Amino acid sequence: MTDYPPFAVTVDLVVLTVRADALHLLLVRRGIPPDEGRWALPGGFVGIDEDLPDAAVRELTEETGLPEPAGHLEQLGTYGQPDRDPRGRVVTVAWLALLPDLPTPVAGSDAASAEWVPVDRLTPGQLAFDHDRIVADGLERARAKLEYTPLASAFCPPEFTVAQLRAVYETVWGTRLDPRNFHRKVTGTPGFVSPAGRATEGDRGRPAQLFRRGPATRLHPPMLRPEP
Amino acid sequence: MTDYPPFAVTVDLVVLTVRADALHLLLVRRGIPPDEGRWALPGGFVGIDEDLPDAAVRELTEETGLPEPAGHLEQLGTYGQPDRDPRGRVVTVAWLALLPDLPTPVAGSDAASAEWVPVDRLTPGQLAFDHDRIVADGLERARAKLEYTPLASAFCPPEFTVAQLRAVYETVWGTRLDPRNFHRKVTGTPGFVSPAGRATEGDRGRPAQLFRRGPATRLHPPMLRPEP
DNA sequence: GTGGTTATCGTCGGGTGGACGAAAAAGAGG
DNA sequence: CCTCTTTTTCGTCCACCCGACGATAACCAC
Repeated sequence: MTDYPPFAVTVDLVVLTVRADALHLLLVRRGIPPDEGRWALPGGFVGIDEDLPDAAVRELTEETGLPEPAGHLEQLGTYGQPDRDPRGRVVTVAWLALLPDLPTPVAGSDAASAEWVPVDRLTPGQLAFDHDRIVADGLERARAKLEYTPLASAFCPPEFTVAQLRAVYETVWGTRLDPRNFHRKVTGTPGFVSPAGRATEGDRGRPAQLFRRGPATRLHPPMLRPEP
Repeated sequence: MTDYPPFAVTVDLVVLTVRADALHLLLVRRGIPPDEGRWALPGGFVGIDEDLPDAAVRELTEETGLPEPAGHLEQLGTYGQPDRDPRGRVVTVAWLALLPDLPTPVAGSDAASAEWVPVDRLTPGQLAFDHDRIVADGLERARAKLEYTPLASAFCPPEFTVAQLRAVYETVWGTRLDPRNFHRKVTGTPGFVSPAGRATEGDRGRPAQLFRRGPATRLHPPMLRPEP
């Protein structure tokens, strides 16, 4: 092994959630050089005996203070341009996490602070390293996956209403969907959601049925994004 | 950098093509330990100043003898279990390549031989390292991408007929498609294919119009896989 | 009760896709 | 030249899905 080029390997996390009818991204303000003080994705180095998914989960819980989530975590892609990190040759494995709305995370070890930032507040060049592109790829992946997978429920608590699910689609896609057609589509797609048997109480309007995530892993037919 | 765990980074390639009405995978027989003599994916170490896509293209041309392809190359995923390589901590970035049918590749530098193997001839445990899983992920990615992207044309030469394109779908999906409905769907989806103006000669049956890849990057609506 | 709000069910029409018929355009063989 | 076969391409029919929208149900505030 000593004759092969040595790399450093990190994990970086694109953590998305829906709060207050806006899509939010979890960012940390870097507490150490390089790019000290700038916003960046939460992440860190992978241990020499650590599996990649374990490293992603560890960084998610450790650096952001979030508990082990009931959401969704998948590999997004790997970024390794030779000059992407001034410290040397660092290859980062990016992960995409979709989480239900949770309390504001606390600051972790080497992050000065961690905050939810609305994604439409982001401007190009604002993030450290090549994190702009990683975020753009993560957003596109999330928007595309809502079409043909039931992953929108990953943004919701364990029990949710059809209206909450619809709000997820409307927020992530930035469009408006007809409540009646959406209700028909969701309840008519086998395995998308399964009834919890209970209903909401205390809200305005007619109480809504509660649902849990269904067993389906893909949507047939897919939920097509409207094209204006 | 010296205080961060040192990794080796490799690229591995899942190269698929359609020949003789069967989906084929490009494999090399390893010429050096570990797993000497076993089948494996083509690939190799990434240079310390080399970008990841460059390394993938280099391995594809260098180790397999294939010319710079007109097909499609995309990142598949990164695999880094601590014990996946007995030489030490090796993280591999896997790539998926879809190529038109080409002559049998010649053996390259550290590969004893390179051959096209029909994917339905593969048995679990046949490949070195964790390449079984990488191949499974690549096949699933390819099958899914045919649904909502025009990538089936990556398996075809620059000019192709609707029937050739249909054969790609039938081979990759393992299903039969109605020629008339397929023709209507392909020619009716904007940007999927654009007419080349010429037609085939000398084959059996009525000559077929030749097409080139269209400008579309996604299919709207998608080409849905029939459900048995 | 009255009005407002939200959830859920129905209805209608255009468009899409699957199942198939039929015509067009070539070669093969007499 | 004529017929048969093969393959491509165009058309038709019909069920189903989806977008647009009306109508009803079931709660809260007052």
